[in-house]
Amino acid sequence: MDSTKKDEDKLNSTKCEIYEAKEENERLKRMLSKMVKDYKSLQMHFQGILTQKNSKNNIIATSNNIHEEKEQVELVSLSLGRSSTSRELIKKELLYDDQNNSNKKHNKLLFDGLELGLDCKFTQENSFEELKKENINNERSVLVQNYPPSKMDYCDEEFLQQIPQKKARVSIRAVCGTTTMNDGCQWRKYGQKIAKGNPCPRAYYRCTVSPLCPVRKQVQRCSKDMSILTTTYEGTHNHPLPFSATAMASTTSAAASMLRCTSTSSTSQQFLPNIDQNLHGKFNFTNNNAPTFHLPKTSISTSQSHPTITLDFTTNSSSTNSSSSSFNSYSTLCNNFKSEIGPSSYLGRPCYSNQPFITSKNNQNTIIEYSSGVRNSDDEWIQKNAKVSHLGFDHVT
DNA sequence: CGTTTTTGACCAGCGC
DNA sequence: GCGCTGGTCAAAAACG
Repeated sequence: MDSTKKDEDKLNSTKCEIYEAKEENERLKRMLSKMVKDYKSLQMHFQGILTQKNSKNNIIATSNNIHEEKEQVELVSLSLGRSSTSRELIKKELLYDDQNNSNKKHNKLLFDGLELGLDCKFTQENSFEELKKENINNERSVLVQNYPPSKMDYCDEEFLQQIPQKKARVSIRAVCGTTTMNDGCQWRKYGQKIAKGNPCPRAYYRCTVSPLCPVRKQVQRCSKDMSILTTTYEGTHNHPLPFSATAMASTTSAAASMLRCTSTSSTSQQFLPNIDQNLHGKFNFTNNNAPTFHLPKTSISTSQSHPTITLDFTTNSSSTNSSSSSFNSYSTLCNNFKSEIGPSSYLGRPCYSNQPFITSKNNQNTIIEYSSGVRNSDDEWIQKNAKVSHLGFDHVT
């Protein structure tokens, strides 16, 4: 008798579960159809804006291909390079710049900024070779932008042929007590080398979030100050990133944006407004937590071989300006570092900064320093980081 | 036992 | 062509 009742209960419970599953299924279907509808609506809206923009700017879109390519560029990705897929597109963009004044160029930068995070153009059909090829093209595009405009004949096929296909790099220098910085991504070590001029071994890692991800990073301690860890990122993630990895990715992406927005001869003042707008474009999402991203003055130079931008999060007592720029990626990074380093490491050293400034400039790299207060105790360290964390998501005035 | 790290070998690019 | 250097590969070892 009891067993029959139990069976009935079990049956009822199962029926309930099936019913709930069906309900859930229906709900998900409705959500999906709504999302598809919204997506189509957004797509149409986007097309409309594009058309409007093009007509306003008198840009002649000669074929649907141009639209398609442009759309690809304007899709968002966390990339160290551009999303352009062909040299032809580079030329079109350069022509676009040429035809438009600075205001319109600003618009372009906003679109460039939208490269961050939403590049969905990679499909499962992409072969590794295609991805590699695309990466090379991306990096080449970066290089095209790094060449001084004065020296560039934008339409010169020969010139474009001469541009070396070297990858752009973003280097992060930070005080770190562990072997590698916690940037939120998954990495696998594939090599280690003693590089010339530094007795500390250089470790080579590749991203393992996706088996086809071409992103590499190098980690090496500074020979002069063993507490400083230099992490150099190269390549473009071809997969969605974990939330915890977006800070570093957006930082490197922003740095790469700076890299490509500058030439060896330009000064910070000339291009920073554009970069600032660019970064706003990246971070002004509708999310309540949307951070405001200010990038202070700086200037960039790149080497001819591997264009490298170095973000130096190590300490510097000669802090200039304690003004109120907020640098979300920086602050999030600080929190990441903090979790790795621990508050008691390197007491007495100044903390990470919120205000970058140039400390050195040569043909190879530009060092951008961020500095703020001095860490006097564990408590103060914690307070500062808590503050930084807050600053990361609020506009600071 | 599967995954990650280590480490020597190998390769490509570059300067001489 | 040769040597140096940076970067990658892959087999073996270590690890969980």
